Amino acid sequence: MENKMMIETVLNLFTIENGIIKILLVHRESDPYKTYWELPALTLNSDENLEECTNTLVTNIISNKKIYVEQGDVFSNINRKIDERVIGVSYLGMVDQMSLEFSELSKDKEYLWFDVTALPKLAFDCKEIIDNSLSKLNSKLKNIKYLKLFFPSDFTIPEMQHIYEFLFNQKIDRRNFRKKFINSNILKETGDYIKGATGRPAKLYKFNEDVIEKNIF
Amino acid sequence: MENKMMIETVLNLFTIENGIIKILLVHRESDPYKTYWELPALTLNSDENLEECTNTLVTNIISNKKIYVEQGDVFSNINRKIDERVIGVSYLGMVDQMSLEFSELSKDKEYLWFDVTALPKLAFDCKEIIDNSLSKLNSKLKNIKYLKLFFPSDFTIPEMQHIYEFLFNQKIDRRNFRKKFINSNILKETGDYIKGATGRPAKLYKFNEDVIEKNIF
DNA sequence: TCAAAAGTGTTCTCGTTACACCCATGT
DNA sequence: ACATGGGTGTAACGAGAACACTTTTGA
Repeated sequence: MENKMMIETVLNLFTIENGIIKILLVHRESDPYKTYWELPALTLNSDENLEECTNTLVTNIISNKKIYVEQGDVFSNINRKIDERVIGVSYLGMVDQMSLEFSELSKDKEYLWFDVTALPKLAFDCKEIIDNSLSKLNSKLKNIKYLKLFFPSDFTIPEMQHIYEFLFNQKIDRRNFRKKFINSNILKETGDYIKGATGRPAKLYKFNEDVIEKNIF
Repeated sequence: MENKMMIETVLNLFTIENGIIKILLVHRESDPYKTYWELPALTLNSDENLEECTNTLVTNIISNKKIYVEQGDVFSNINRKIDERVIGVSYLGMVDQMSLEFSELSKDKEYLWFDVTALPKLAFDCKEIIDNSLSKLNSKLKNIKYLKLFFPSDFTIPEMQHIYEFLFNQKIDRRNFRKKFINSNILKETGDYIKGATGRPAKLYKFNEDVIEKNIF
């Protein structure tokens, strides 16, 4: 039985709040890496596949009926968990802020959203896994299908622009961004305006129902 | 030890011959699926990571010093191997026809290249894995970096065009294809012409040394 | 001399970029 | 009234699409 080993799903759950990409981390309360932060993970059981396992992991944390999850890469270095051999399969999840709700079970541990540009001390190989999933997320976000997951309704165009400026790491001309975004025929005005911010209030939009896969940028 | 299980790397080794994408399969000589074809696979040992395991698998088959390999998806359905639980991690490999050489070890089994549009009877979940890796390959091939792996030297532009016509499943205008390909500044004429074919002989090209990552199409 | 495939240029269209001024709100 | 950020139009440019005839070889 030398060649049997443990496998875990490792969840990279992303959300976007005020144009900032955030990832969910959990606080470690025991050694090794006590007080460090890590990605939520769950060991695969023999009576389930990885998708089922990931689904359990997600619903243990948040109570949303259905969130979008997609497989990432596998991390199999011998010492990635220090004292035990565990193969980690990375999963990328995407939730919107509006419908997000933590479950009862999640109260046992301390969960927190972190700005991906300002991460805390990370346990094990979590830094490597996050870097990897972030770069996957970046390319996915060019597609409306994924963008929609984060914005079910009521976003502003400047908010979108901030996200793309972060993704490409460069300023974008406001007029050109607007034109491209609106001309894509993927948006509907809601008729409302955002409030509470300084300056002229921005129009609120939502995505058309029927738009599925389409690359913008 | 309920939750420990076997893991294997599953190799999707691709090559391109005469503008046709081919994958390497091995003939099964025992039940289940006796006489069916399958993807080469190797069980992960406790003293190695998946990359090392895949590397062993590759060198058991072909004797090329270094071929390019990249991780694909994980297949974890409970019954994918019928009578035992094995998690399969798919790897994509790319070799060119010119430098390809089978190793001594490979003589034990029957290996064959199959046109991906004309696959034989496949064992286990190999069909699913191949479909998956093919779709990954398709999007990768738009990038010169990957295309170069298949064509170290001496290819013709019509040959490339056939590949893209297959990838996009549509005819491309010869003049426009040529223009785009040549204007990309990624090619050098070798000065030779292909021979033995019917019609006017096509010029042979190779890629510039320095071109690394660039999307064409 | 015929069949088969390769090579070649121009025009039109449409998306991308560059760029400067006015508008609505809170303080 | 002023500071802050949002909203708008136009002209120049460049990449992509459409399109037909000539050239080189083998049979």
